[in-house]
Amino acid sequence: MQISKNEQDYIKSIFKLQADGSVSTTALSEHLHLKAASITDMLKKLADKKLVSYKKYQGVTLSTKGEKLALELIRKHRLWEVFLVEKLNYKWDEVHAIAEQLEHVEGLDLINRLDKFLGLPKFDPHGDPIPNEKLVLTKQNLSQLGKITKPGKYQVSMVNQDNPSFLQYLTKLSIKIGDIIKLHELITFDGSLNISINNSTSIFMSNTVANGIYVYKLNN
Amino acid sequence: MQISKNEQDYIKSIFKLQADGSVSTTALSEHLHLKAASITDMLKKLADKKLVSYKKYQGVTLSTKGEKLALELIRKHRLWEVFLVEKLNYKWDEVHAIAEQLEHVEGLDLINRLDKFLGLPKFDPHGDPIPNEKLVLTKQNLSQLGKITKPGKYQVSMVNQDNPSFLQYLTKLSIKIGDIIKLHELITFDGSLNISINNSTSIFMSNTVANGIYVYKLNN
DNA sequence: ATAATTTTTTAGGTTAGTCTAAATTTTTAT
DNA sequence: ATAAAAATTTAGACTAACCTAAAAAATTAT
Ligand SMILES: [Mn+2]
Ligand SMILES: [Mn+2]
Ligand SMILES: [Mn+2]
Ligand SMILES: [Mn+2]
Repeated sequence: MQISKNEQDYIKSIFKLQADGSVSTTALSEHLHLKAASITDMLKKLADKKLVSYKKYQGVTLSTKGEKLALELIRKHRLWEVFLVEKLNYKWDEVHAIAEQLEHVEGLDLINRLDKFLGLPKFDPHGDPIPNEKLVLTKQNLSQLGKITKPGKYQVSMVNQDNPSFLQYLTKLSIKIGDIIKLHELITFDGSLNISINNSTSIFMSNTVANGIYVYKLNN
Repeated sequence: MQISKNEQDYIKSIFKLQADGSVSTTALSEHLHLKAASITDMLKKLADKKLVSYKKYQGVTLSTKGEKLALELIRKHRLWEVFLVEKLNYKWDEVHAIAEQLEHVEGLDLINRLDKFLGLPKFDPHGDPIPNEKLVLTKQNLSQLGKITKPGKYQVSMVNQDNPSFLQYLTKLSIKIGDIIKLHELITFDGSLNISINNSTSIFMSNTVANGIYVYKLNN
């Protein structure tokens, strides 16, 4: 049974939204920028194809088959992003739309060959982990910088990639994956922060921006 | 105005078939494996979009705009084929179907970056010339090995890539682009040939196979 | 120059994927 | 426990891209 590009994008969206429990029609409607009626139509088709379990008015969950497909697509998307940045010298804010197309390209063994060619990378340019050939996705235990409560040293491990202009702003601040952030002061009033990056001069950061940065706590 | 993947494939087919004069509905129908009625439908749409000039019962020709699009697609197809062979180690008989998908991927500057990454190759893995960034396609003056009338030395410059099993057969004979073929004898009865490749022991080749090999005559 | 054949177009239908507007169900507030 | 609001589904329409069968035009053969 062949699964269309559009069906594939629905599956990816359900995967992304299903953090806890089932995904609502409205959530999908917003995420895919489609009307709710279109979502309902498609959910019926995906259920027919056994990719999701769906009951009227109850939202939707991925089946095992659907989850496997989602992981394949995420693997493809992230590996192509690595290719675009590492080999074609794109910036991290330019690759998403292209990877969104490349992830749908089919070919025997294509993605595993690409993986090897890239040196079996573990993370994509935004710090997201790449499922391995067996589709195992290793989740990291990260915190949003904006939610952190005590000063200290943290490593930038992942950033929110939904908004290119957010990524461009991080570039302007010269914040990259792997950088060490020292959190000096926390303004409780509005959640804004005073930080320094890789020991350079300290800067101010709004809570909104800080919430798009995921960090790992360093011991010292 | 956006041009769909299917419209793009029609444009490529018209380009390939329009060697001399206009292309007939039947020719396109056979090339695309679609019914003639479907071709007629699409030709109207392509004419609306000014990609072709089309008059009922008169066949179709590419407009300047259509020709430019065709060359872009051919450039993309051939560069992706180079990528698959050179970087991902595919064999020349495995790349066509994947490139057929990759050629439709859109991205600002994507194909020129790929071109640079590959070292601005002049030919694809089958010996077909690649249009340059300005879309100039340099045609070579080649002959089909099966049509040659006198013995002599020839260089394999291009091969017919439509049939993967033909390419596999060439691999079995260890014939590659750039090889030197010495044509020893021509059997006029059935057009078959007696040749040797790169000075190794001579082999027999049918006229059918020889016609899939395009060669350049060497002076001596 | 007619008739037969081939090519091409038209007419009408199907499926995938979307939409708007209306109806229905579920959830929330009084 | 009702009523109001929100979420969801249904109904009906549209476009892209294909199909089959029939009609029309062009070409070829007698
Ligand atoms: Mn996609
Ligand atoms: Mn990413
Ligand atoms: Mn194609
Ligand atoms: Mn080729």
